[in-house]
Amino acid sequence: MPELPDVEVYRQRLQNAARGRTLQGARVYDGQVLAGTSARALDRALRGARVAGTRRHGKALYAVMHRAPHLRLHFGMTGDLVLAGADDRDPGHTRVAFLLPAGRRLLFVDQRKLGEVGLVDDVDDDVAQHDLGPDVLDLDAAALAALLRGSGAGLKALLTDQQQVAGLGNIYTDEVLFQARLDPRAPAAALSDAGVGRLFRQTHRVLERAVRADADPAAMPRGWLLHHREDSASCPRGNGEIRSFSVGGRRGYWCPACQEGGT
DNA sequence: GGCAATGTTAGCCG
DNA sequence: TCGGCTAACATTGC
Repeated sequence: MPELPDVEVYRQRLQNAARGRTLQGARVYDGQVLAGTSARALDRALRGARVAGTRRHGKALYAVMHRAPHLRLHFGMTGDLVLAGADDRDPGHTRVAFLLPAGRRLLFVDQRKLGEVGLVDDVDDDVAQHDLGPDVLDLDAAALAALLRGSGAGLKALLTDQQQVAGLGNIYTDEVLFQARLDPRAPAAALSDAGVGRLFRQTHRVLERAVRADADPAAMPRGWLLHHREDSASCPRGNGEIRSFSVGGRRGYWCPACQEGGT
């Protein structure tokens, strides 16, 4: 699940559960998700550290502690962050537990173990080190236009490149381009002013609506493409058939009738 | 058994 | 250097 809306929901969960609280430590059940740290070092760094706040940049989530190091979470393809009470049993695939006061725990759950848990000295430095572009919701319309016009890549390839803009993944990029009636394969630089305007508005509309839906697709509007990600499914607008294509090894879905040639 | 799955990244090619 | 593609990572489910 973890694209921007999912990670934003995890951030809110982290914020509500942990902000202002002092962690009691961390239990690591599967060290494979640790990045650049050890179970021992993680536990030692977090025990007695107070959570001052939270930050999200693209798909990366940070717990900002009252002093360095801070906690960095990345959720890969299947990561989740779950709040558990003292008596709750761990869900399957729980890899790390962050211990809160009163026996509560925040659980880093990750079936496929492509996620990462690590420590960073400085959040901005970490964002820079991963070469992340600006968070997609922090871009204003002019900056988005400049990014598009300066790129030689296709629209979808550009929007999913975290080094260009951070936060959009496979599913929501397809959704935004469908809502904005833009061809995923069109060169980004070819977008008209009107196309840039639609892309900007739909990016915000889709992502903000998805966050309000708690990143739960079942709670998102019927008219959204994400309910129709299947070859020859019917277009939610009734315009024709959904078709799939491949970009950078990922499967994308679009409605040629709505999006073809739309720039 | 085969194939694809919300992400990232290294390596190859033109 | 850039953009595109593939494979690999690890695991599950259709």
